[in-house]
Amino acid sequence: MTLEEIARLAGVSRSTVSRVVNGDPRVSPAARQRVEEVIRQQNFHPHAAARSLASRRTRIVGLLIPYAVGKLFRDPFFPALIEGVVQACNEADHNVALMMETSEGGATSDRVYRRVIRGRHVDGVIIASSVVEDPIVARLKEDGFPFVLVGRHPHHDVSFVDVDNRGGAHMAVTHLLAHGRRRIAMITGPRNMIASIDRYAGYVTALQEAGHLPEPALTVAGDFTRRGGYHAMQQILSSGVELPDAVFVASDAMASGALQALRDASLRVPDDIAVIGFDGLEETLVSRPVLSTVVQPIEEEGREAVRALLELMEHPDRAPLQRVLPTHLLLRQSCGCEPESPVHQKGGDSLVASSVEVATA
Amino acid sequence: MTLEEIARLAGVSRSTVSRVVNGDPRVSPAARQRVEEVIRQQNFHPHAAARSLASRRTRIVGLLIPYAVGKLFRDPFFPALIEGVVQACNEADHNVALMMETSEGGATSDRVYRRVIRGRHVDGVIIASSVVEDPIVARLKEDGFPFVLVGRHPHHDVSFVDVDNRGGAHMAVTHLLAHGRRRIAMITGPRNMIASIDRYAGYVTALQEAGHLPEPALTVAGDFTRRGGYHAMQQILSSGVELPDAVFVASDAMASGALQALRDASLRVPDDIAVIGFDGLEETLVSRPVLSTVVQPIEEEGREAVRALLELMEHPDRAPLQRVLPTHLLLRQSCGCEPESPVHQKGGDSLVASSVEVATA
DNA sequence: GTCTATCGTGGGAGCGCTCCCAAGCCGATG
DNA sequence: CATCGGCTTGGGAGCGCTCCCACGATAGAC
Repeated sequence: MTLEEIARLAGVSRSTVSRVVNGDPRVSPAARQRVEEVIRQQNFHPHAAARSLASRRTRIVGLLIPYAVGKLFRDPFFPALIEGVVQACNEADHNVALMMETSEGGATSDRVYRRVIRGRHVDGVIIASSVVEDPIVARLKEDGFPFVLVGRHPHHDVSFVDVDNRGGAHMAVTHLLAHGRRRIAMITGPRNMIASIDRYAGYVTALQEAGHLPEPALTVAGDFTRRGGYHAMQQILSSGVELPDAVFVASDAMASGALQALRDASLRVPDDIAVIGFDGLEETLVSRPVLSTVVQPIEEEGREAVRALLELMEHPDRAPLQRVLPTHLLLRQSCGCEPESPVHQKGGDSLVASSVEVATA
Repeated sequence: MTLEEIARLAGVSRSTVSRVVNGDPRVSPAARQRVEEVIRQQNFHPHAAARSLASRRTRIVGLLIPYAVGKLFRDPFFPALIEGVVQACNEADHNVALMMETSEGGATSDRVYRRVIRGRHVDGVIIASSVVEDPIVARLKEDGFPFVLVGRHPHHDVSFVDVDNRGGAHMAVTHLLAHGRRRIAMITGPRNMIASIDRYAGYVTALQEAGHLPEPALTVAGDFTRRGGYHAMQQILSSGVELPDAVFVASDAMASGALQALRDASLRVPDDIAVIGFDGLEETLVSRPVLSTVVQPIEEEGREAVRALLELMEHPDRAPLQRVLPTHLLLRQSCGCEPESPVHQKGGDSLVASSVEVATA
């Protein structure tokens, strides 16, 4: 079943059918109706490859998970991002191609790059949180290929969508300070990811504004996993210096591990140590005590990345689009802003307690 | 840069270049070398759409997340499955298109179906855990479109890859019985998912083989989320009947919620109640006590699904391929088979304790 | 030395669309 | 009544490949 076939059945030309299919207004109502009728009854849909070949656009958006990031792929961050991306693509009648570098080094990466980018398989690419030194950014820029980063890039002037990591971290630490916490530790993410760097910067700034200096022994890098958070917390506890009375953790998964480490060390949260995480993913918020956290709009980030990319694909020469989404503070038990949830509350939901939200810029 | 261009530069015909690109042996070594050289220095890659149009194959595999399943998409199950699928596709030089029905009802679903399947956008589809009554299965079968289910289907004779849900559940419950547990509860998944049904069947069979009858008040359906597991456990505890001394939970996420509910109810695990989960995902295994669980090879399931699909795409008329992968029991603290992990163990990793594995058929 | 198989190669046809240009038709205009 | 512009329509050309067939060269068989 082809365009030509439909045209024959509707008694019009191939061109007219093409116009109907593509929503071209230059078709008489009568012809349009006839064609639409035939299309419906034949259950016709134009052939994607033929369309792509002739129009030089595939209507496919690539979603690239760099190898360095793939190790974190089990984190619920990615499903959330994917949902946002797919949703926006569906709305725009585009498809999503998932590109993952499944092995270390240039081999797979190069193969995927050639097949997908150079083979014009996709019209544009969204890169899920690249690491700072990832060569793909420079390569895409050089090739003049439309792309959008999820997470800003420090060295290149490129399009990106990011959340206000620095502001969110600043907010969290300022909140802890305002509640009388004085020795605030931080568990950061991997040092080569810009989100880690920005969250750390927010932490440092907040401390400095309050006249404190960050203490080296109180800052430990994790790897964004729960296990990493556990070990980082252990490291802080066993560092020999005076124990902190609060810890800001760069991801909820790590915060969850940190809570575990504190429990294992018989420290009470929030009484002995207050904890604030980062992410706001519902999955990782079910803890005892319920985690206070900086919420970032991940799905919205995915949607926004698609919007930016579509815009970029439409106007390849336009200046880079850069969008930073706000974060907000969700204050619950682990920072002491909300009472412990009652146990066996009749009809209530004590797994995720209601929460005090603090909206921000 | 086209085939023709490369041909001109290499002093051969378009056909010869095509043969080289596609690994056709009917090319002289001299010509092949010359062409490969030109391709390399021009960084050429054939145009995907042109290729697809002429060859009538896209080399794209669709990965469909049905709407009913999408609500569970945040579960680490899906990243694991995706990783397996993408890995196998990369190896076979295929691409992955992610299809999600992002809204309820036929609208999006139909739109995606038409665009992707009827538009011949993909050569075949992998369906991630459909629900029993999903009409997509019958539709694909009717259209004669190659597809593989992740999770078997009870009504249709179709290709699928599944894990031995029933056997795994049977193993877990038999283990609990062997350790003297007598009142064994079960938290199942949604009743319209075949994995739930099979795991429940294994539970019932194991009980019956030991001369027990499943007690209705001790079986509660969850929704595969942590919160669902929490509520299900609460429901069992407050049902008024004699408390169980063990509970088999159909997913690790739910088991994690169940542990929380038990803790809130001041019940000790495993002393008062033993718990065994299902999944074996590392992320959800970090709990106190560390969860015993039935491990299913999710990534392998994804890889296997791709292999089956490629086979099916190669031979469209062949009989359905059905493959069931084995599960195994991972015995740790929550069923009492492993001591509580020591706290602040020097150099050790007490977040995920070492474990006793029981390999099975 | 002729006949036939084998191998490497080239080029035509065509995949199913989109894009562009030209042609036909209409009512409005001077 | 001839002219003009807007609207609708049709068809040619071509997107960059693959597939098939045919051609010439080489080599082996008789």
